[in-house]
Amino acid sequence: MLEPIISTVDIVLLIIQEDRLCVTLSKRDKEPYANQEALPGGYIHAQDDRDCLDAAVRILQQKTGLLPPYLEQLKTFAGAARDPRGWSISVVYFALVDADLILSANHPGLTICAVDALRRLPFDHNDIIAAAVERIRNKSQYSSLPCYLAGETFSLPRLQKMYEACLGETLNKVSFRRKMEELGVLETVEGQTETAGAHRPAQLYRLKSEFKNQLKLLVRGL
Amino acid sequence: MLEPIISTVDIVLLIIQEDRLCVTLSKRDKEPYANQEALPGGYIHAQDDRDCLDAAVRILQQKTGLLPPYLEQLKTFAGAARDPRGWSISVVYFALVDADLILSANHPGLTICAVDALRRLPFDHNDIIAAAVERIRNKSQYSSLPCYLAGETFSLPRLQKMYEACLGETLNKVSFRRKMEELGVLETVEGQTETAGAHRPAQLYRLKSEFKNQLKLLVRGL
DNA sequence: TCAATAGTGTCTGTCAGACAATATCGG
DNA sequence: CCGATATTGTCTGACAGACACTATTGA
Repeated sequence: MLEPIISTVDIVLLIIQEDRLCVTLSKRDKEPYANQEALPGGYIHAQDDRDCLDAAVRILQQKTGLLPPYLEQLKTFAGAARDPRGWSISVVYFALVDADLILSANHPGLTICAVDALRRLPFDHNDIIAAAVERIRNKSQYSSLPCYLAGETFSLPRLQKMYEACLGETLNKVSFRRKMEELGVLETVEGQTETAGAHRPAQLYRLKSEFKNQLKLLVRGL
Repeated sequence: MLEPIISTVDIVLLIIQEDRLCVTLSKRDKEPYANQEALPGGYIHAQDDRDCLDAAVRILQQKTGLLPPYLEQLKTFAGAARDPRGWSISVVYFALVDADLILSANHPGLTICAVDALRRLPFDHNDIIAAAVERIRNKSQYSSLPCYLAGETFSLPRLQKMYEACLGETLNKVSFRRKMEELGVLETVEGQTETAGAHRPAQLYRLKSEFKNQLKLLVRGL
């Protein structure tokens, strides 16, 4: 007969804080690795969850109290060595959200850590986060993905900072604006500007409603 | 307690035949859907397989008799509705291989079908194949992926046909050659040419050994 | 010599990035 | 008015695609 296999969902919830890409960690309440910080995750409940995305949404709600505007399956990590309890499968999702939403929700047990300053985490969670960072880096080059990190409304300079934090490099301002225009996922919030000091205020934008849950791709990257 | 979850690996083995993207199907030897054609797949053996990739290689060997030069995790399909036996997880890999290798191996129970002419398949295998096709289309735009469909040595015109079949569109010959040069994954097989009729023979190329198992990406796509 | 495909050289419109000018705020 | 950042206009080098020319084979 087949051995039972532990089936879980883990989530890499990414945000931008102080222009750096950060991951949200949750204090584990059970063994193994109780009280240590790790990716939010949990068992798949075959009775309750219709599919993996269902499970991801449920777990995200339980562990962070919010439902991010972007959620996508990343990759599945499985094997005999990654969990001390034995052979396990973890279907990993990655989620993006505006950092302010996490801070204002103030859910207990959460910590935020820059992805390039992580300590050693339980299981293979360092590998998982590395895979998520690679994915977001890739997709940020040719899609509207980082828009989900910027909140409901945002200025183009702020959005450019999101892209730059994802990509880990500065971008040409003129090209960036041209590309955002080309993407066509943004609309201006008429009459709304962002004042941030002794200088000209920036026009605010938001995602067009038809792109609220749909990535748009560029023919040629940024 | 947690319900047991069926854990399997399925494989989308893609080839190019007559300039069309095709998938390799295997006749199922067990219920459910016994004797029907479906994606080659099987249970994860927690005792034998160290991880999912291990399981994929084993299953591919059992069902097709070969080890393709390219194998990558595609996505995980899971849920209550996809398998009549109940909640199941299928970690899906996609593989690429030269069509001639499949034909010469002549493994029993295999059939080849163009991806745009598939009948209704068991489980959610139509969805899975659609996801694989989308992935290969995407990656073919900016990587050396289709090289794995062309065999050990091949001419540039033949490789261009591989790219065109993957992308579903014809490409500019001059640009294609420039891009292959830019990719830098190919080397000429000195003195070897491909004669294919009453015209100038084509120079043969092969993947440089350092790229035998590693994709190379273009800064800007084709 | 012809038909057919391989392979190469050149031109041109398009586009990314550089540069710079203008706009609008607080002080 | 000044410093600072937003926003827009223009120029230029690089490159993708179009076109056309040369190369090499079988018949």
